This record gives sequence, structure tokens and C-alpha cells, in this order.
Amino acid sequence: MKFIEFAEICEKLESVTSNLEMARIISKFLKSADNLDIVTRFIEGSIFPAWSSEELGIGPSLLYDAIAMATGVKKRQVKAGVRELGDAGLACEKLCEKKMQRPLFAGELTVRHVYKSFEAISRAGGKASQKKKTRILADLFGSARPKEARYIARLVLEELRIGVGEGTVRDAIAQAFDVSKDEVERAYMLTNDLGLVAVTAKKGAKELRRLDIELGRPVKMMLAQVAKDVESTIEEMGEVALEYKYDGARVQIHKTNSDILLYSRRLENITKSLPDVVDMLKDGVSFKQAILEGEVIAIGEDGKPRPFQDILRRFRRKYEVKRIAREIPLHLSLFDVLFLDGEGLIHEPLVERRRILEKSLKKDHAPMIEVSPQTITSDISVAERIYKGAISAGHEGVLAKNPKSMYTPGKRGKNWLKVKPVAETLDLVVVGGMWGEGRRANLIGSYSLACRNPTMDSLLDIGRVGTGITDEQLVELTELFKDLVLSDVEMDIQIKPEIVFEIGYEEIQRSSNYKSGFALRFPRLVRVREDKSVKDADTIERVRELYKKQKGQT
DNA sequence: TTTGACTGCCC
DNA sequence: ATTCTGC
DNA sequence: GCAGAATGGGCAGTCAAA
Repeated sequence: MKFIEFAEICEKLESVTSNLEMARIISKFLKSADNLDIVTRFIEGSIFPAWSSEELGIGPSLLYDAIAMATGVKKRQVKAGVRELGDAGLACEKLCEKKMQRPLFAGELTVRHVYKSFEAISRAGGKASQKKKTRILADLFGSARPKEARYIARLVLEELRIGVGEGTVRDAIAQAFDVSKDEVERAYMLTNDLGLVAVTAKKGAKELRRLDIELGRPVKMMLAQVAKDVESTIEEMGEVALEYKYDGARVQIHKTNSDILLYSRRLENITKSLPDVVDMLKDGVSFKQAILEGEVIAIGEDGKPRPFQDILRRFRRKYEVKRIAREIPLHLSLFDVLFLDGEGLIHEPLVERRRILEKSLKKDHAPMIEVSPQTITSDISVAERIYKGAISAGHEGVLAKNPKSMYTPGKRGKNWLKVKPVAETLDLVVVGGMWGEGRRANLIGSYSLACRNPTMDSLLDIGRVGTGITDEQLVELTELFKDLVLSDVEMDIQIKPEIVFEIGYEEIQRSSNYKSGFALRFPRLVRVREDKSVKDADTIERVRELYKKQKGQT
């Protein structure tokens, strides 16, 4: 299949807003496509399947290098284009139109050729590999028409920005090959590869049904939706199964006898980084063949949870794994079982899965591993007590699960609800901004923030904020700050400190990235403090106190 | 040999 | 992760 | 209510520049 056909479909989809219409267009396209697996992933904006360890190793910076190389302009001009158009693909397209003469002998670019180039980019490693990667990519741009270049650039960043995601492609596959949406969804959740699902669906519904959970192939993880408080979860479900929400990292465990594999939420194989977790599972789990799920957490000697940053030091580590494992020992709290001795359990209700899970650990298992404590209740006061207990023990909050619900892989539904305390807020001074991309093109898409240092009468930066802003506000704020711009270089804007934002956050963290020495976790704009000026903004002392208090009690 | 930008992925 | 938005 | 698209801090690994 020619790549231009793919690019033209993308362009058409970009102008359509109706999901039904998008699915119709894609289904027609998939019906006629060869290289169906590749095309299916491409249309959804991914290159390799989620479980694959392949990755390009190209982000915005190297992409801009490649565009510059292909079109013979300076990198800063590429950046200027991205700044102006709010999109690397559009910038690339424009530069290709202007600067580049497509060689006459160049053949038509095919989907296959583009994919092969991506594979080659992925394979490149070692000395001078960045040059090699950018050269391969620049060559692609060299033989691409401008419109093709637009979508190659976006594919590289895995951001097609055409309004198409998994859901749309799932519906399109069902429509294209005349199988039910549910069956497509089921197959996808269990295999994590829309390409494979499309190819199998094309063979027929019978083949599609044959795709199933397999040990060694991670299942998409079920996710929780936010609830406003504990009471509302009981109103929603009647009876809830309550568990602590730990500040850790999700892991899925695939066990075949003594063979243990660990997967992260993005389905990365993280087995090698967590040998201590593997060992506690080897020794502690009685099941021979199973898929289990849990949360790994770091707990200090005092029994209190350690900062999330400590857990991050263990993840994806390749070197000095053992030494850091001793330094930051992990605990594993198991909360689900999806598969046992050849049988899938995802259709079993939570209570039944839980009943099975409780038999998973041997009597003499290591103390580092547990089945996550759970309470089933419909009593609001009991639930509140558990929630308060979670908070005072230093955890994030609770999960309230519907005891009757099955495990729905990849879904963020209302059968699992998470409850966390309402965010704290700080009043911080806006000292800068960054131009946005996509629908935030030509608007300030995020803002840099600072707190006051009253002793020096100066400002200390403490991070940025880019969410919690409505589209309407984005426009208003960009207008508001227009007169306060001190400098505007590439994507970065410096702003005269005058405006104060009230910023919500989950936690104050130590940070070496900001002069204040602190940063906010999950910052969001709550409101513009029109009643406050710079002198009323929060101070570094207050930040320090809040940080201490938070460590003291959590 | 050291430093720092970049990338991908945890939350 | 959080949040907003169009369907 | 869902799916998609904006955006956050911070860690390890990789590679290139200093």
C-alpha cells in the first residue's frame, strides 16, 4: 500500500469530528489495506505493539534535527515552524513544500518502506547511532511528499492528532470484518496488539474468539475512576470492597512454575529490575501457573511508605540492581488474580477472584509480600474509618471496588473508584510560559510558577502548570499575559511577575530542577487570584513548612 | 572522563 | 498522573 | 460517560559534547 493513501485517510479523518463517521472511514480503509497489521497500528498512532520492547529513540529534538537535515534549514527554523503552527507535522510539511525538491527518480513511498525505516531506526544503537537515526528519518522525508512528511513526523512522535485512538479503531475493525465490537475489544484487551486483532478478525469471528490470555503476554490493566468521596462510592455500588490506594507502581505477574515475569502498567517487561520481587514470588506463591496483579511499594524501617521517587529509582534499573534493591527494599501487595492453571478468571466476580487470591500465598511466605487487606462494607462510617486509616498511615487514599464486578482489562470504569483527599493549594506567581501545541497552538499552553523569597525580595521557581485550564481561559490568559511578556524565544516566554495563580497539587516534592528546591506533584490551575498581587503570593517558608508537615504525618 | 540533553515511562 | 471537551 | 488530547514532576539509560 502506498503511504500517500494512508496520509490522505489521515487528512480526511482530521476534518471529521463524528466518531461514527471516523469509524466508517477507517473500516473502509482497513478492508482494502494490505500490511494490515502495520496500517492498523499506524492509524491509531502507534508503531510497534505495546508489549514489544522496540522503540525509536527519537523525540522532538532528534525529529527537528532530521527535518532540518532533510530540508536544509537550521534547527531553529524548524522550531520556529513548530511554534507557529503548533505541530511538528505541519511544520515539517511546510518546510518540505518550500525548501525541498523531491528527487524525480524517487519512487512512491509505501507503508511497508516507512515501517522498515522505523525498524531500522529502532535497531540503531551505540556510537553515532543518533546520527544514523536522524539520517534514516531524513531520507524518509527526502522521498516523501509534503503531506506524507506531515504524518511521518507525527508518527515518529506517536501523536497523530487526528482524533483516532484505540476505541475508534476497535469499532472500525468490527465494522470492516463484520465481527462484533465486543469480540474485537476482548481480543484487544487480551493481546494488546490492534494489528494482530485486525489481521485475525479478517480471518473470521471464529479465529478472533480463539485469541486468549496467554502466560507471558501481559493483559491490559483495569483502571480506577476518580470519585469525590467515600460516601458517593457506596451510593454508587451499594456494597464496596475497600482497599488502600498505595503510592507505588502497578505490576502484573506471570508465573509458570519457577519462571516469573513482571510487567508494568505500560506492559513493559520489568522483571530484570526487580529481582527481589521475583524471589519473594518464587518462594511465596503456591500457584503453579497464574497471572496476579499488585502494587509494589517502598516501606521505610519505621513502617511508613517512602516517597514515590524512591520506587522510581528501582524501576527500569539495569545497573547496580542488587545494591539499590538492598537500599530500597520493595513490598508487594497483591490484589487480583486473572488466570490460574489454564483458566482465565477475568469473568469471575471480584469476590470470587479474591477468594482464590487468598489461597495464593504459602503459609511461610516472605513478610515483604501480602494479599492486600480488603474490607467489604456498605456502612458509610466503616468506610470513612478505613479511608481515614489509609490517610493517616501515609497512603494516597482508598480504592472502592464493586464486589460483583468482573475484571475488565484496559477499562477505566465505575466498578473501580479511587478516593483521594481534595488537593491542597498554593498561591504562586506566574513568571513564564510555553507556547502550546495542537489545539493550544498560538496560545500559551503552560505556565512557570514561583514562590516568594521574602528575605531576598526575590522569586524562586517551583514548577509549571498546564492542566485545569479551560479552552476559554487559555485564550483569555494568553491575551492577559500579552502585555507582560519580557522575552519570547523559541517555545519559551518570560513573563513579568504580576499575576497570581491558585495551584492545586497532591504533594510537595524535593527537586533539584527548581531554585526553590521543591516541586509540586500533579499541579493544576484552580483559579486566577485576581484579588492577589505578587506580594500576597505564598513564600518559600510556607512551602517548606507544608513539606515538613506532609512528611511528618504521612 | 565527566556532564548534560534527550528519551521513555513511572506516577 | 489531572483536567477539559465533543459526541 | 467515554475517548481523545492537552498538560505536570522525576527517575534510569543512552549518547554526544565538553
